[in-house]
Amino acid sequence: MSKRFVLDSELLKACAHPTRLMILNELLAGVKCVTDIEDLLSVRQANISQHLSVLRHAKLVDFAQDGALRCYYLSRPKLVRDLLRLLNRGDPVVRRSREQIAAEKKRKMSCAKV
Amino acid sequence: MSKRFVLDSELLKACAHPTRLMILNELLAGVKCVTDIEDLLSVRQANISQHLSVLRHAKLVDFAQDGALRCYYLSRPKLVRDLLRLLNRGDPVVRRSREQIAAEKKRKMSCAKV
DNA sequence: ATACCATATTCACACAATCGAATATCCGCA
DNA sequence: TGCGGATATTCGATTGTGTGAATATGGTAT
Repeated sequence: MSKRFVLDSELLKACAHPTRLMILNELLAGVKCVTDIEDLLSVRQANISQHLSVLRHAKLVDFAQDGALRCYYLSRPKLVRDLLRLLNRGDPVVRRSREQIAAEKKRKMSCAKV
Repeated sequence: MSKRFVLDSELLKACAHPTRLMILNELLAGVKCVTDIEDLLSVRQANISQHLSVLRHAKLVDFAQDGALRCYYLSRPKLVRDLLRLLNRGDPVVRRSREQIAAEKKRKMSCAKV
């Protein structure tokens, strides 16, 4: 029901594609037009355009028209920067034992946090 | 071709669903079993299980068996915490003019950063 | 106008994701 | 052993996503 998570998931969905992540990563380094990206990623032009359209709808990128070129840039550069950093932080995967869990549950209980 | 972005996009895809975001958010507050989540989110049990399975494959959650119950917890709590924070930071959407872009491009050129 | 470059859109198809319903499995207990 | 509660899996229908090919649009220069 809560609209917050719906919007958040839409943003994540827009990022959740290898090509789109690569585009965001390239734009992080600076403004680029479609052919620049095409060369950098060796992905067909039409496909780049399609992905840029997804990113645009998610308000992650925008462009400034410069003659026949469209110079794409990040609409929320800090968000993108921090997201990419987060993904590369390499957080360790922890496993917790039955006992730890039980202990934590007891603690919560005594705090009346339910 | 770079595998990094493939893996990253898989992680994001696993998060990119409202129900799954809500589950992660609940688990951030503490360990929960399936029926707990079912009650909190008013989503059917089978569906919760399906989403938990997705999150498990993405190594975002795991569980400790406690009798008939499965106590789910976050496998990478800091990652999840920071991701949810990031999404709620409310980064402003900036628009940049043709002139700004042109100026930036010129700067890059002179720095030979291409 | 025309020709050319850069970019976007449409279409068609394959493939993946979502969800409910039904069913299966696992566990503790009588 | 059999029952009941908790959780998982399978199946089928629907919907959504990704992509190439073809085509369209918009700009610039001649």
